Amino acid sequence: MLEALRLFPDGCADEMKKTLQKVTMRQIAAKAAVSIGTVSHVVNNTAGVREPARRRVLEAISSLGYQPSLLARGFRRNKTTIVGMIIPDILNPFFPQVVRGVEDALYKNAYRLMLCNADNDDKKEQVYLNELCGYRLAGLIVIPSVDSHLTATVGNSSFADLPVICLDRHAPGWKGDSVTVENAEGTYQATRHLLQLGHRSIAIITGPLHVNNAIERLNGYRRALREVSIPIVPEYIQEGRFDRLSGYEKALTLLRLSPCPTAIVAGNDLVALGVLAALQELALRCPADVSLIGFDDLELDAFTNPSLTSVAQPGYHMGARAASLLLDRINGTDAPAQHVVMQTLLKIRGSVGPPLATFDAKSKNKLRR
Amino acid sequence: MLEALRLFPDGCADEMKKTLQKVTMRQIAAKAAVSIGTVSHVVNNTAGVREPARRRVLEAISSLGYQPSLLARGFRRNKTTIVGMIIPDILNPFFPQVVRGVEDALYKNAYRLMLCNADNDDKKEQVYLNELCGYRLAGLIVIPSVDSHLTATVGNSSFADLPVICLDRHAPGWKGDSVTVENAEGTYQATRHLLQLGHRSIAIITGPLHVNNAIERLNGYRRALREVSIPIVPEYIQEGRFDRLSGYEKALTLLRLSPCPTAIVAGNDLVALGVLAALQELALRCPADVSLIGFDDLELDAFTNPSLTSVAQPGYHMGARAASLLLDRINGTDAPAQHVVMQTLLKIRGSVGPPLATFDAKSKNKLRR
DNA sequence: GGGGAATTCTAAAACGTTTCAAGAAACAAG
DNA sequence: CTTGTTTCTTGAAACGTTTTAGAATTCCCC
Repeated sequence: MLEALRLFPDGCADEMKKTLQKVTMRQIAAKAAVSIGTVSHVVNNTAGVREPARRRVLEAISSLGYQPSLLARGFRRNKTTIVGMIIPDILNPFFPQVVRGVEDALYKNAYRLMLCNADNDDKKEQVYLNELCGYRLAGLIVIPSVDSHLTATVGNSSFADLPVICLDRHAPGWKGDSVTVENAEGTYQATRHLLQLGHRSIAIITGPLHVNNAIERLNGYRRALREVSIPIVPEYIQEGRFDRLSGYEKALTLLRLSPCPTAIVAGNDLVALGVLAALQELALRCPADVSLIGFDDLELDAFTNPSLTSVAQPGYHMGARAASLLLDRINGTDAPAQHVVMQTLLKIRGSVGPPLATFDAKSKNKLRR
Repeated sequence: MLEALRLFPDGCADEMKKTLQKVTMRQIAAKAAVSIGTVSHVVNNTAGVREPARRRVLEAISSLGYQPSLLARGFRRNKTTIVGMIIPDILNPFFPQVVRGVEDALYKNAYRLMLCNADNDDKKEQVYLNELCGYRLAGLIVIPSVDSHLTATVGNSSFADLPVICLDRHAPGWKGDSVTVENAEGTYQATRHLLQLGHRSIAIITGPLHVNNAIERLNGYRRALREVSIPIVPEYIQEGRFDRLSGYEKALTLLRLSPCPTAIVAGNDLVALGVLAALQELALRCPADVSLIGFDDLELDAFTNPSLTSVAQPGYHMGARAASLLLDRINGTDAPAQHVVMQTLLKIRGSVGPPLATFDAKSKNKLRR
């Protein structure tokens, strides 16, 4: 207080506040009676500093409570130690798993994760992309939103040497590193499983069909049917939006068709939840009347009624892999673009069963009521 | 390419790279034949610039693809337009809702959200706290982790005038703004509901009992029992960790007691999921043998088996409210610390019913079907 | 104790922006 | 054409760090 008055004799409120302000290297240097450069060297271990000086610096730092301005540091170094991540929808429980995988790997290497939620809005994604780039990130991991302009945006010169990894989905035209999953294989296995149980009328509710994920999952479904020469019924392919509501709506559409499918492959687990809701509303039993397979293997799948058979993606590991790929790039690897594709695994639970042998008059009545 | 060669006649690889580098204000100024200050004024609208000059600047900006270095800007202004948010566990589906509430409110006001996951680790929380502060955020919203040192850390002078809002939980000793929920009232209502159904042996699995949330929820439970003069059985109070595993473990403990409780109040919905798993394992029926009420009202509650009765928290609105409180602070409001407390609402679903003991034959049959 | 080598330390420039005092230009009024 | 006033524009300082070249000190060996 006294010192404050001495420093700012006019002593107005604003000046008083200054005593509360962030302490800088300059003050540390003064207190420790060394140059500012020496302080920096102590802080960063970037040159030898003799014991007495080093001690005084460290003392000053802790007594004054100095925190370096990462803003200034990043500015000077033209590089921060932050990695940005853009995800399309934080409310989809699949993504947090992936985020954790990324975060754990980065944190271990002293990088920090800055997460942004694009809200499935390519415009917002672009805003975040540009702003993050303005902060001179160390790198960027993007799960592209539907209609992503990632490729074009990152082509801009301001992104210069910013390493970017595309995760979970391929942005259209993307040529850089990516980590994805065997989407086609996943739905192929799912569909095959249904076929083996005797289903012949299998429908699919896809994601938006300009997202590679959704396309690939549809392809897996097609391949499975083609293999056993079951013709593909166009009405059995419904394009949703990877969310619960669209799952519900498209399920209603499907279940009102005649003949009604005896099994549904959902584009992801949220869609599957929507299907469950639709089934309940129509008083159809799952799996007795309609079997259902989701995609993602969310934690909650074991708790739904019935428990949900689903194609498991290794979300956490996908994130971790993407992070390690990014770290390699940050450390200057010059290898050609890598495309990691991870395996899926069909997790069989309660929502699938053989089709009712005679799914006709009786069950149709049910639909009508 | 040609231009590059002209600019860097010695043409070594490093120099070549420079042509790919971020374009700065200096280059815009040169190209538009104005001073650097004028460019800044155009970019920030901070002084009148006559039409011809302004046009040339804007042209240069778009033709050279200029993106201001937010790092440099933040550094100079000693303030960024980023708001930090620290949450204890991104895998708990309650938090993403809150995050969305925060993000939407901030985004509308041109602030960006940087999300960090403290992993329920006070050490990690502190690291993030300090680093974020090093980036001169506009503000900070924290859902304190268990054992949070928030109050002490933010007391440090480097946090000077950084507005901080405490969300969902109170950090010990926290005197600043906060947004929380009527925790006690929530479990009070839940417990009362069970009492009204005839339950007399009601257990609770709390969160960690040094988190105010957990304490308050326990208090609500206690109050409800006290009101009807039911003695509190110490073994019926089990301290968990707000996660599924602890819910599972504590439920096993409870269900092996004798007399076994006929109803369980769970500290949150993840705990409730754990309880469901335990019930299933012990082949107990819910709600016939044991009724169950959770806390949070997660989206998935409607889909569990049975669907989960839960105390709903307005997660999204809590986030939005916290964000608007923060925006007020950022804009310099000097009002005394605000403590917003939001209402809960009991959402009744399938996991509660009257206890078996008081059933007559008829209702038992009903339950068995 | 002297000379060179090795080590420690410092001064100063640089990073890209904002901001402010003050110069230049345009404009208006006499 | 002055003069005064307003509006544009500019140059330069400043923000807090890192980094580099070189000055200062210490060390070592003769």
